[in-house]
Amino acid sequence: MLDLPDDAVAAAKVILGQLLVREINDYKLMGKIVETEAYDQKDAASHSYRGQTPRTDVMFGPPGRAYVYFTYGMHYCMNIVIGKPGYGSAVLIRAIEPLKGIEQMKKKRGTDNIHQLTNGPAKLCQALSINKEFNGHDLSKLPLNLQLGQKIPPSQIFKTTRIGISKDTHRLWRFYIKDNLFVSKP
DNA sequence: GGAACGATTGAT
DNA sequence: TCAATCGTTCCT
Repeated sequence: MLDLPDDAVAAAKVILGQLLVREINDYKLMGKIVETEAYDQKDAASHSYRGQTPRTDVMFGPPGRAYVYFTYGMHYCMNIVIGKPGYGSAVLIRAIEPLKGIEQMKKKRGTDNIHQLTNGPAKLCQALSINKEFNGHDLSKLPLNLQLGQKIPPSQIFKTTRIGISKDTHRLWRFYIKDNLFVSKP
């Protein structure tokens, strides 16, 4: 497992460039994380803002687990839990660059356009078959594993406001790799 | 028990 | 620009 900072904003930058590996039966899918967002319990846009609830339980647990939630009645999104137990913060994975298992991802997504496979938080969950079963899963192990990739130099990291939120919209807590073609909204 | 809303996506 | 679609949370 990677050594991640306790602070979600710092972690969101470190997580860029790392690898997400999904093993399904006899094959593996892999992608490089190219876009993240930070969420913290002091931040009104975060699910953890209103305290620990059945849904957000995992966010307040040990770091390095997956926090997977269901939204809009049809989509899953995946986070990496950050910080010490008892503190509710996480990093949302918004986009990955497909590296292995691209044909299987195309099948799962129902498109042949490689740029449409994983350029959004719910899209990448569909491409990697990540669902509620992975909520609380320890990401140091397969079948869903966060592995060491490359460190992205600060000069290559862009930051903007987060996407799709209605509160605390001013925070520049969205990060992505400059010029990467698999980011959701460059 | 009821209602509003959502860390999205894809079609129009 | 807008509908799809349902679990979570909060209110009565």
